[in-house]
Amino acid sequence: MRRPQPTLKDIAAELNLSHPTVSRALSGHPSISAETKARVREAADRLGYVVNSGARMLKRGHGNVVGLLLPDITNEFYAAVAKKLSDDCSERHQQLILSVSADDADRELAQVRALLESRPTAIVVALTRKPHPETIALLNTVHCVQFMQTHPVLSGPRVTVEASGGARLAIEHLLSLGHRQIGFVGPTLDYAIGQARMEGVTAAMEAAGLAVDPTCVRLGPADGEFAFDAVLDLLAMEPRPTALYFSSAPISVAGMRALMRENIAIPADMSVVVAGVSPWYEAWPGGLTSITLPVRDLADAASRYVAEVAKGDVAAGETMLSFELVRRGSTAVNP
Amino acid sequence: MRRPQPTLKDIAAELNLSHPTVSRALSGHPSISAETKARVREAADRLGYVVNSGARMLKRGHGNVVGLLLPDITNEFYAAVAKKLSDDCSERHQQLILSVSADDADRELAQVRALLESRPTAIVVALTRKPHPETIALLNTVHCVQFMQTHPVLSGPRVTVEASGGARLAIEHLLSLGHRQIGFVGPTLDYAIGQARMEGVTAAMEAAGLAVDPTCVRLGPADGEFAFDAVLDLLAMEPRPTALYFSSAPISVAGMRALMRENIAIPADMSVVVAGVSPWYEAWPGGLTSITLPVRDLADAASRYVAEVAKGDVAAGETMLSFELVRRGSTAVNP
DNA sequence: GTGAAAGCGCTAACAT
DNA sequence: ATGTTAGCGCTTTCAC
Repeated sequence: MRRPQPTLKDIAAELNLSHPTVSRALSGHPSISAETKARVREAADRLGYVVNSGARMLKRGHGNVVGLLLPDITNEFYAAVAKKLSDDCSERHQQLILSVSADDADRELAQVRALLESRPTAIVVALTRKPHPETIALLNTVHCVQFMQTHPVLSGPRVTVEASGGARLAIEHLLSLGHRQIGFVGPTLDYAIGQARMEGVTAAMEAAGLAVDPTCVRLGPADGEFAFDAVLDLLAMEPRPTALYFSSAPISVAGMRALMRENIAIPADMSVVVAGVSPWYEAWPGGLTSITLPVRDLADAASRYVAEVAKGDVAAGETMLSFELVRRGSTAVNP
Repeated sequence: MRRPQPTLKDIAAELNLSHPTVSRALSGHPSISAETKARVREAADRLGYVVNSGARMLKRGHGNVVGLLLPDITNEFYAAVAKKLSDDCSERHQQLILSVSADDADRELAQVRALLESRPTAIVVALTRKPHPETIALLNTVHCVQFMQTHPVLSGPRVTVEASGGARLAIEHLLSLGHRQIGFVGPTLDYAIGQARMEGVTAAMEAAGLAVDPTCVRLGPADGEFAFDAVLDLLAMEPRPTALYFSSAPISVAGMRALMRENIAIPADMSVVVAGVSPWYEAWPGGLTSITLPVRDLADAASRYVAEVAKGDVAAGETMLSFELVRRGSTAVNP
């Protein structure tokens, strides 16, 4: 093992052919006799021949690779996107290179640079909140699909969600159930998406003729751990909110942990709207009412743009989808 | 945009240098004057130069890539592994190619073949239950880290878990609480890991002088959906089991859904041990007692082997870790 | 300190 | 139907 992989020349030598003939035989070129093709195929399999993608790329002028740059593969939402992209790539016989930015602009730049080394046919990127200008400049040199977050100076197709819509949906739902004092726990405003959600909350409240009570709003970093203390804090208020909206998946986990530790009955003592796509929302006793992204549709849209680029078309356009409210058992009428 | 990326020659022409000089300047070769290095660096940044990995690979004889082949990136366990590997790769300035086998041997073979095209420094692979012999033959031509599942004919380091241990842990725990009729829902036996779990169950029961009741055992495919019906089935038994052990994460979700739909009180009417690493286990009302893998340690071990290979060492050895039982509120004494 | 030349493995154009 | 040749972009001798 670990001896250098055989090359076309090795196969050619084995069969007393020239390496271009072997190349043509393996790629099914019409002007090669069926018998030669068979002999070549056999020898290739026997020697364990696998084409060298570097050499092929050099010749072709571009790689056969799709880049995917995400903030966090551990997030079930992004994992679902990676799965879809991986499936579609392997159908097109392409490779998927996965990079994780961890929501860090420096690392994002390094990853983009590294991705470009493979001359990808396309890059799908969920940008960080404040990308370096150089990151954008580099991305503008390739076919790039912007996912979730967009950047004004970056060209190419975009797949986004109507960002303030999820928050509005959640708040409207809770208002319609008669809740007036609603706690909101979400990501800090320097995330583009955090800002939009806050706007959604404000819009929904104002539409009902109500003002947002700033003491009911708790914001924190993306990992969501702050939500545990934030919820304990909200529970200690006098009077305490009758409903909560957790606006990201990690925040939802940490928030629910706090509610459970305090033995809050749901929805009797507290109505809760969570966010994200976990299969556990349906398994939860009574179910958890959730704001979910149309994961599948978003992933499909991104993948479709990638496929267009791979076919050689110029992909362009913007796909904007909407959040959905899935009503389950964690929200009830305010008594 | 989308014009061909600049090459070393382009930079060389721009500065009236030869392209080897530019190459040396960019890679910090000592015999290049500091001034030239600065000029080259500036021009490279200005033109947006990014090295062509294909050409580099051709010259070097091998790629700068790590392959990762998993059954399902959506599984939180595997996602955590991917995250760790991605982090470590980017520290070593390597790329991570993600492939998903979907537990399908044909697709696995195709993915391995595709991965080898990039001449990876190493491949981390969680094999399917019955890999094709050709898959193993191909993997034996590269440095390969076997993850979770192992294959007798495949050489190289292995990272596994003491496979029957999780099941034994779960059953022993339930037995110690006085349960005698224990339902077991797990993956079919043609998964190596399914078989080991069944053995663990049997061993634990026999150690207590009990026999496994085959009517309490339900096995099915990895996606776990069968567990919903399986649990409804178990609930209909006369007498009904007093405790359940779900031996994979997807099975746990589907199983819990069934229990919730039937309004089974946990742990009053039924003790439950789930499997996997979801953050939701701790948030669940009362908490869910779970059998968890030492995800972090497993990922670290795999990544360490990859790093050794990347450094040029011959990685070898076997790391075997143990399941852990995390006692939470879903298991109680049998009344 | 820098240039010239060769070659990695592959494919496409041209020759036989 | 098959062989010859050239060149993709890069690194690495070797020469100056």
